[in-house]
Amino acid sequence: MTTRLRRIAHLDMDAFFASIELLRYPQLKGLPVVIGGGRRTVDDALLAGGPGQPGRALRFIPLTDFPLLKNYVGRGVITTATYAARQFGVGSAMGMMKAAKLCPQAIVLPVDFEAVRKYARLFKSTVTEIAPLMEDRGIDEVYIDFTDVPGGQRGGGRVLARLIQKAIFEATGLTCSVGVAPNKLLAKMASEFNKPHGISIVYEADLQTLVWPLKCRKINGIGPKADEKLARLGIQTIGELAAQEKAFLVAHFGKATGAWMHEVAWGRDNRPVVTESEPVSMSRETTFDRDLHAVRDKAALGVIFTGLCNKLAEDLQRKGYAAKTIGIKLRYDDFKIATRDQTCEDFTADGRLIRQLAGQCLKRVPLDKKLRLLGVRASGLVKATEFEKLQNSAQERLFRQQALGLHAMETIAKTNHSSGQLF
DNA sequence: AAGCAGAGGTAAGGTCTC
DNA sequence: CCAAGAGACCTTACCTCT
Repeated sequence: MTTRLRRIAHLDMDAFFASIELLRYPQLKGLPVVIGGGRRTVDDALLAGGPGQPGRALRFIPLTDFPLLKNYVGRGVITTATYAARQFGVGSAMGMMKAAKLCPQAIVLPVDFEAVRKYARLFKSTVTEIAPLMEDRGIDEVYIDFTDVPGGQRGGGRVLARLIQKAIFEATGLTCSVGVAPNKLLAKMASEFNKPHGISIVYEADLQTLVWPLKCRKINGIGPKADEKLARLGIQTIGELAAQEKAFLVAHFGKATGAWMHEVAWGRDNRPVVTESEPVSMSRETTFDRDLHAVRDKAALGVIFTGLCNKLAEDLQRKGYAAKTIGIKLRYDDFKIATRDQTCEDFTADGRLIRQLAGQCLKRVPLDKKLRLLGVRASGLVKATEFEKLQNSAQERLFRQQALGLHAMETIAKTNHSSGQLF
C-alpha cells in the first residue's frame, strides 16, 4: 500500500458574474458583455435607453434594447467580462470609460448580487457534498483537500475533479476550471492552465516544466508592485526567481517576503485548507458621483458619513460582532489615501458611537483637498456572544454599565458639539 | 539614573486579491 | 481627470511595560 499523496484542488468559476447573466439572457451568448459599473443601476448610469429593471422577465428583450457600454457615464469599474468581450482587451477592474473606448458595442449589465449569492451557495454546497474539506476563497473560488476523499487519488485527482465539475454544471448550468496539485500555491496556478472549463493535474515533478517558465506575476501574492521590482532586478520568470539566493531576496524584499518568495518559487507551500475562519474587520466605503469639498459640501458629506456608520453598525449587528477599533479612510481627488484609527474602551456595534469615534478620526486628517471616497471600518472584532459573556460576568457588569452610561452621555454631548464644526 | 532587550499594542501606510 | 468595494495581511514606527 503506497502512502497517499497530498492532493489539493483549486476550483475557479469561469467568468462567474457574466455567466450568470448569460443564463438569464441566452440571446447574449457569444456577444461582448461586461458586468459592473459600481453601485449605480445601469439605468442611472446610462444616458439613454436600456432594458429597464434588471431581473425582471427579460428573456425576450431584443438585442437592440440592451444598454451599450459607449453610452455609459459614471465612475465604475468592470467586475467581469464575457470571453467575447475579453477579446477586445476588456477585463476585471478596468474603468468603464476606458473599456468603452476599447469595446463601445459591448452590452453592459449591473451586478445582480442576489443572483450571484444564490449561485455561489449552490456551487459551494455541491462541492461540500462530495468533498467536505473546502476553504472559501471569496465568491467564486474554493480550495478543496482531495487527499482523503474517496477517488481523490485516482488520476492524480482528475477523476474527482471531473466529477465535481460535472456536479456543479448540473446544479447551476455554469462551468468552472480546476487545478489539482500538491499544495494550494500550485493548485491555484494550475486552475488557470486550461481555462475555461478545464482541468489540469500538476505533480511536484512538473515544477520545472510547467511552473518555472511562467511570469512571476502568476504567483498568488506577487502583484504589480513586487513584479515591477523583480523586473528591475532582472527577474521575469518563476524559474529566474528560484535561481536567486534566498539572502538576495531577503535583502531586497525583507525577511518575511524574501523568504516567502524563495519558497514559492520552488513550489513549496504547506498551508492547510482552512474550513472555518473569523472575520478580522468589516468596512463600508463609497466613491462619490463627483469629488466633494470638506467645507463646501459639508452637508452632503455629513449625510454620507452617518449613512456609512449606520450601515457598518447594521452589518456588525446582523453578523453578530462588536468592534474595539473604529477607523476611517479617505481618498482624495489625487487618489492619495489617508486612514485614521481610534481604539475605544468598550466593544461596540452601535451606529451613534461608531459615528462619534469616526468623527474623532476625521478631525485628525487633513481636509484641504477635495475628497473622492469616504469609508468607515471596524476592527478588533469580537463575537457578540463573547461580548455578552464579558458583560455578564459579575464584576465586569457593574463596571460596564457605569462606563456605558458615561459613554452615552459623552457621546450625546460630543456629537452635539462636534457635528456643527466637522463639515 | 540611565540604558537596553523583548513582548505586545496601536497607528498609518501600503500591497494584494477577488 | 480612468482607476469599485470589501477584506486580509505586511511593514514600519512609536509607545509602554517588564
